[in-house]
Amino acid sequence: MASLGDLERTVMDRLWAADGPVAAAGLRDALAERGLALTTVHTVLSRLEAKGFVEHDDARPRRFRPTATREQHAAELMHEVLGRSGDRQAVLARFVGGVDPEEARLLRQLLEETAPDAR
Amino acid sequence: MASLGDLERTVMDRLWAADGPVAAAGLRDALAERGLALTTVHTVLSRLEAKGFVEHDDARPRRFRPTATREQHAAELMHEVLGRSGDRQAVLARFVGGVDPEEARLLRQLLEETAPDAR
DNA sequence: GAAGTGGTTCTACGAGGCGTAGAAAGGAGT
DNA sequence: ACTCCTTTCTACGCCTCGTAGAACCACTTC
Repeated sequence: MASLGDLERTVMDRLWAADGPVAAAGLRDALAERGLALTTVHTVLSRLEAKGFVEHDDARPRRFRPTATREQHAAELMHEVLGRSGDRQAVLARFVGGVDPEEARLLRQLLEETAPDAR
Repeated sequence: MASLGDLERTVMDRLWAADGPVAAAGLRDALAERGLALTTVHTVLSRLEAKGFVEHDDARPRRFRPTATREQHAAELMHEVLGRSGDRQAVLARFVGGVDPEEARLLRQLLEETAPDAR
């Protein structure tokens, strides 16, 4: 999966935080701290689109939305890292060794739900 | 964590694959397909060192080794992705939804060992 | 339908990362 | 001291990314 620059990631964060498609001007306003020109936002959006992270409708002020949820994206990234690294089992072992107890409990629960009989 | 370029990653792979410290010349030979100059290998190694991925001893042909195992590295990356993304629980849910049954079983087992009483 | 007002696309530039390696400097054996 | 390999310094070209002006396009209003 293509990687994201700082601004690109920030824009994705805003898009993920929004509860519907957002126009470029909306994003510029949501990022007012950075004082970006509208064209800058557009450039970033085109690049994100080229990378497959967003898509737009053809309404007149174009509205943009992510092609995947933030969770899908993160989970895919995690799978990518896992897949790229030789010994998957060893990596998983390290990984669960590092989750806090709360999340360990959650994981166990999720695994129950996903494949209750695999034991 | 800093990210790696193509060649940088390839070098790390060789270092991880080796069972001990390796000298620059050894790496150049291990990467003979690419026909790299020795100095190129050195440049890459310095950058990897600057990023904290490798370290060298002070033997006369310097020998380089990774500062973490491949598994540690991958697991850290996974935690990084997880930590960077809002709703950790939702991400974990997506993540376990995507592991194959074999690995789900393994995960369950690992969680047993790690915190057998947390239920 | 000509003009104005925004939205969209095109083009570009500067900084920084990375692959690449020559040139220069260092050390170890003869 | 000379030679040979290693290590460090410096550099260059390409690509990505933040940034935005300039040019082009569409809808509204007179």
